[in-house]
Amino acid sequence: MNAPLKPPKRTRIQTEKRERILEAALEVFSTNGFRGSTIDQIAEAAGMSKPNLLYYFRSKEDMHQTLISKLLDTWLEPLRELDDSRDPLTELRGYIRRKLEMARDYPRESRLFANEILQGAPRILPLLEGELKSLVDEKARIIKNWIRAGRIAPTDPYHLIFSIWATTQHYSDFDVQVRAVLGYDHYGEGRFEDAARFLENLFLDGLRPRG
Amino acid sequence: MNAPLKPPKRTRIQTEKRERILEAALEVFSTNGFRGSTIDQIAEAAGMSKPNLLYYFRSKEDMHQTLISKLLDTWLEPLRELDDSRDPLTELRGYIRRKLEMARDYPRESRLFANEILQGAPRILPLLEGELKSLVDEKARIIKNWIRAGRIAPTDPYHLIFSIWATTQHYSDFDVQVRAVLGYDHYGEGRFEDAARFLENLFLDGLRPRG
DNA sequence: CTAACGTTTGTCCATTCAGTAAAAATGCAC
DNA sequence: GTGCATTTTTACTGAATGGACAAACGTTAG
Repeated sequence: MNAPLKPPKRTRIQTEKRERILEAALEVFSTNGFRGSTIDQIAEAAGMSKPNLLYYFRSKEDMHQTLISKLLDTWLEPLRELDDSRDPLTELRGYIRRKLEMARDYPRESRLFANEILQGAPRILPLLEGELKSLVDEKARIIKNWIRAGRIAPTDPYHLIFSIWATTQHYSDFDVQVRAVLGYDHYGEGRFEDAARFLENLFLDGLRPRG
Repeated sequence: MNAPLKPPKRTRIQTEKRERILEAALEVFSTNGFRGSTIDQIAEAAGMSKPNLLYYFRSKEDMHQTLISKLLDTWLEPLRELDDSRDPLTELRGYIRRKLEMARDYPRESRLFANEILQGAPRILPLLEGELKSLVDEKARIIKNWIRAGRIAPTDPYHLIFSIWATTQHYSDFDVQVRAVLGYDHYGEGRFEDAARFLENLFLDGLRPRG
């Protein structure tokens, strides 16, 4: 089941070069979007000439496709870890934290993904309807069971997941806006801890003062 | 204080045509991003020739700039309405609902904005650092007062506002993903009501079961 | 009618950009 | 080394696109 199609059989050099190119492509695509990026930019960022780059990747599309495919797997990992058998609130808190850590550690991936969805997900709609939907369905079932058992408050599991995605990815996708509003002085290393504390609080207890 | 600079002194026809162009430009820019859109596309959508369009707008930049400027005002209106003097929870619930309604009624504007921020806000960073920051600072002060008075639970007002932005705009910006995950059968007219109910619940009470 | 003005169109140009072709250089097995 | 495969460079093509411009068209005031 592991990589069922074409074992590309690459030399060490090819693997390394492809890696370097993808790294550069991620940088460029995530800041300029697909149409806003040029092969020349990517080539420059990867430290090689455009035709040389095109020796390793057939086309611009090809690079983008490769990036997106690799991305989705990493992206869903935190959700996959959501575990039936442990304490619900701890599990959800853990999920939020892992997702926020991804936003912190992989902001370029997040923006690449956001760009793709914003444009209507032309290249990954099938993946969203298939793999993504299945996973979310599965985890939603888990959450529903928690609710039925009275272990978390009744709520819509799908929208819950959406809101976790939205709030955490906001810190990578809208980073510029966050920084502008918080002001560049207050915006040190502690900001992700602040966000984490806030989100944990919000999702667990909400705004209404607890009796 | 109304339109302090250059009264453009336009004929009725000019106003109408410019309106028609901006409408078309919004449609095109919001689906393809700035670089992904061509003047020809916009001209076609507006039902006129490219040179004709360029008679009304100096350049592609010009159209984009005009759209973005108009946008921010509308965009901040819901937050402006947040009122010191009324019940905090009602006020915040009202803000969430208004913001969600904007996401429903102006998805193209939302995506245009998201695109701009994603690319690093090259054209509106000053506005974010100025107008936006001031407004948020002002409203954050109100929220802090509510907290001090014990009328809402202690939390970070800035991150609270961010999370309201994130969750509501998610339904316009990531609409494709939301639809793909919910499945197209369950995805009828009621979805915005579902989202509204969920968010209200989340922000007010969180997930922990109330005693 | 006609001069003046605002509007529209057809045509053109320069640039950018994805992708190709083929030669040149490099590495590598023997 | 010699011959073969891989990699890199130089030079180019063709399409897309933003924008310029002048001529043509229409409308209206006198």
